[in-house]
Amino acid sequence: MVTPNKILKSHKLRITDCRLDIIQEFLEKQVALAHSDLEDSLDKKFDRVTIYRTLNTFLENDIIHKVLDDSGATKYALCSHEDDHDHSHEHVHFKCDICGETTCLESISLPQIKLPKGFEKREMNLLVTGICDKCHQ
Amino acid sequence: MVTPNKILKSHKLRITDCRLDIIQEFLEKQVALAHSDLEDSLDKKFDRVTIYRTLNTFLENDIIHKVLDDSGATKYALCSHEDDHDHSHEHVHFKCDICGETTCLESISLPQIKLPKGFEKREMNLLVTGICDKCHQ
DNA sequence: GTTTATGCAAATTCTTTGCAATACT
DNA sequence: AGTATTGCAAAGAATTTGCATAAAC
Repeated sequence: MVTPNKILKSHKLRITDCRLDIIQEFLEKQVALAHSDLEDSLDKKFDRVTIYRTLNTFLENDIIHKVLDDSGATKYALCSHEDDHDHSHEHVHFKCDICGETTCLESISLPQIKLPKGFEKREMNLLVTGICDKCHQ
Repeated sequence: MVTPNKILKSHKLRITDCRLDIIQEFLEKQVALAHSDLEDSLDKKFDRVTIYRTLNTFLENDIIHKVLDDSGATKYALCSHEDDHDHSHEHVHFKCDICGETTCLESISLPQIKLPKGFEKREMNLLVTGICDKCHQ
């Protein structure tokens, strides 16, 4: 089972309250989180700056990844920890126009796309916007 | 033929130098532009704030749209003006890891994607990152 | 002549940096 | 004990707002 503690250990990062809490948030809420979301939910427990630094540390260690957002806000989500070997990240996310939540659509896989000549693909990110199941009427 | 003037008129917007120049930039450069790109290329001809306001006006009027970017920078590109009636926007963009340019891949169309139950699609945005033809050795 | 856009100053928000104090291993 | 992380202050971007002037219709 995935725990905040295990994630930090497997990346050889020090175990601190802030790091544990932030990973916990990502594990609980199954949506992409922005810095401000974490600030709100952790309610002043940690400094704004510490949250920024923690997010950057997690980015560098591939614990989280940036999630595209059409509004310009920067959001993050946990990387799936099963496929550490397979480094071709493919992300399909759904952002609800009503509640604003962004969720990973794990079940959907991206079809292969043939790029024009001379283009070499590294990563694919698909963002679908619309209305999510919870907001649907 | 598409001209800055016609675009503004068709949206019932006042014709001003700043608006004309910015649309011209989008028409000439065939890549997504950030606020800072416009600031640089228009070289202090207009105030920073005016550029922000112009971009927001264009967004509201569907003259431009935001282009997703993995780095967090906000970039914009012209909406295609042929399909005003068809409002199902589909954007496929390619961002080069080396030169940083984001180009629209008009030639590629996205396959239909089947969403989980209860989800309703409005728009799809695909961002492919990698190496573009110009930077490819 | 009326309405809208622009430029400037200033306010907000977002993010990063420096450094001493603290916590982790 | 030694090294990395945190909090605070402050600096630096990015973006927005208010208001008087200027331009568009």
